[in-house]
Amino acid sequence: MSGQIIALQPNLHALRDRCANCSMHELCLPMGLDNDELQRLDGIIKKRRRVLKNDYLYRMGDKFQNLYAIRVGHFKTVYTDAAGTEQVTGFQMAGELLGFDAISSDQHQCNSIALEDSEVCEVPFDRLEELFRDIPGLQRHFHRMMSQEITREQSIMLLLGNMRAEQRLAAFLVNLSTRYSQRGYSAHAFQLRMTREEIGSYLGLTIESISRLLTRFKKNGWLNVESKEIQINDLPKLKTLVTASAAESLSR
Amino acid sequence: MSGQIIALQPNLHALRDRCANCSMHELCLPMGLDNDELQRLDGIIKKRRRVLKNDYLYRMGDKFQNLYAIRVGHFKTVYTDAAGTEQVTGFQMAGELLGFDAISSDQHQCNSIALEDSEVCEVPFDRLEELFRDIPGLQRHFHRMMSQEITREQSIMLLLGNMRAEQRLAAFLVNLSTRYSQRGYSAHAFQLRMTREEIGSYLGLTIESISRLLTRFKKNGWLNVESKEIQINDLPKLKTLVTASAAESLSR
DNA sequence: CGTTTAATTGATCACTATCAACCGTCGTGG
DNA sequence: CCACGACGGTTGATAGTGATCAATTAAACG
Repeated sequence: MSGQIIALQPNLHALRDRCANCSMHELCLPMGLDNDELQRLDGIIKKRRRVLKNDYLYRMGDKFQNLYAIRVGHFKTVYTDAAGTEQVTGFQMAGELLGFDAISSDQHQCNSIALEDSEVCEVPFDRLEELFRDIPGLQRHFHRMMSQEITREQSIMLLLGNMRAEQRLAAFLVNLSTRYSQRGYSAHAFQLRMTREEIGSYLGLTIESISRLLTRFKKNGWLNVESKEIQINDLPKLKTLVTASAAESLSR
Repeated sequence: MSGQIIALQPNLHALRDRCANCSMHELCLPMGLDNDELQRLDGIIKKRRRVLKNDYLYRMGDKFQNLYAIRVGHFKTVYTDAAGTEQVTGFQMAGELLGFDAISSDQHQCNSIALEDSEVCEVPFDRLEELFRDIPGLQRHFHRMMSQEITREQSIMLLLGNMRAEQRLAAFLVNLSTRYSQRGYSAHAFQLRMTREEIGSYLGLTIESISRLLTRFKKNGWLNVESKEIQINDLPKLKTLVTASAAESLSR
């Protein structure tokens, strides 16, 4: 009997691997699609890929073929310029889409590395663009996701260009808290998946500064931190910090 | 006779205003389209809009309806966060597309302001998305442009996160030089359309720093600057500067 | 366990912000 | 026509933030 069922789905991945059953589908690419559309999207996502901690999802220069939707786990993207300067440009978690930067040149422009054992869905971009013709809602949602990536980066530009170290770290923690909360996890207690060094690179600060700031935040009672475990005690205070610099510069 | 020709194009703007005759069309949205496709794109671009110096092309919070392709002139985008911190997030010139940030939320996320008397083509986004179904090449090129905006911002993140003041300004000037050169203008002599303050805001530096750096560059013989007129004497030197920081951090 | 990698803490230094004074240009109105 | 103010830009003196250098501790891993 189970043999029959398998015969009816010759090419498909197991049921549990389908978008409709994925706990992330309300945040991810298939958001808002109806059942029929969901199946068509599922039809082009042939492969689920496991990526072990510290392994590359893709490397700079790799030919661009797929976007990747994170099912489980965390990634960082590391951008390297012509001369070798490295910077972490983002941390991604389940439900987020990776690889937008590669579309323009048909080559990946950065490295994507798993921060823990993870799993992604490979979305062939050519086939996705074809699907857009038949599913306008999918096209629109894709454009929204790409646009969101642009505004995300703009707010990091603001952070890097205008904020002091303390505000940058506060903004970073508030951002993590928000994203975990959107995923149904606690906004107040979570685990950092990245090292202090990676946080520093992302925020344009040194590892020493990150370390000092965390201990200062702890002394102030705003949070508890024990190696990678974070417990935020005063989220409103952190949020205030982020907007404080602006208030100052306005009052002058 | 000319009357007949006009009668055959009831709804259309003057011939000189069409994509096919626009000197920017090899950089802009219509890149790579054939004649028929070009006309269809033209068909949805109903309006050319003049924007005078210091006027807003759009404001934060404005409802999103159009993307804007710059025909003539220069713009800046200014991003303001919840608390009022302002930062210039980009300078745009002829042939470039504006408004990507608004797609995700149906509202513009930043202000776009003309740096001089300018002219743009209004591209209704709904109609553009419809066109994508019939013109895959247009869809692909649009995705490339959006992706390019993402990588552009990533390189600014690198600049703001990793580079010293001197390198930031050098990178900025080299970037302008490249873009003017792509548009058929001199790579060595051009006019700054923005103030020192706007440059500073963009690069995460103060106006005083920009001023000091420009005089230092001048003293070193790398360039001449007379108010807004820039003449670059040693472009290779400026390019070297940009990559210098990387070399240092690698050699340690 | 021994070795490597990550994180903490302290002392010092340098870059760039900040504060302040001044100059030049432009536009406006007395 | 000149006076005035507004604005953009330059230059100098000083100070503060966060980088750098260095030493030590803690955690991770084979």
